[in-house]
Amino acid sequence: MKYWLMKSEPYAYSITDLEREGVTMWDGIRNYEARNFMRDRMTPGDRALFYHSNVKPPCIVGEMEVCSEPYPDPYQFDPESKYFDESSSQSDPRWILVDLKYVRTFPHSVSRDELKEDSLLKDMVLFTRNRLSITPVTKEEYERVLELANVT
DNA sequence: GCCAACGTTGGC
DNA sequence: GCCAACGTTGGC
Repeated sequence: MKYWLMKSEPYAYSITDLEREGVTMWDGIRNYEARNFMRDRMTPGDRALFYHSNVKPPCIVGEMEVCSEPYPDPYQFDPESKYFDESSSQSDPRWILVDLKYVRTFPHSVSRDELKEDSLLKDMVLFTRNRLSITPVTKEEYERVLELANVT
């Protein structure tokens, strides 16, 4: 099992939305490195931290689980969508995503500052890779986040 | 709201 | 293939 951190702006899609819906397509990723993680590295059963970005304070709010094989993001083919990509084709789709399933909302959200101040978490890829919206997390980091989140 | 970081685009 | 211009992300 592998571990990930995935960012979303909560006014676009939040952990509350995911709790209500149960499962979501992680659509709209238009960065090749983030796409490659979903396409080449994620497998069903992987765990992911849900990170609320662009809010005060930015923080990890919960946990989800990869629950599909990779497949094409349908919005790349939809001319009405902001994620439409005219240079992508059905036969050779450019943008690939996975489904994520709700696991839980943390009793305590772990803020970016708390992560930064923790000796085990201060070197997370989150901090070394500016703006990358999907980043790998080590097992040790993941378990430490659960501790800070008061998950028993 | 500002702006630094940084990925992408396109002219040459 | 270089790199300036441009657009986006996302912390502050």
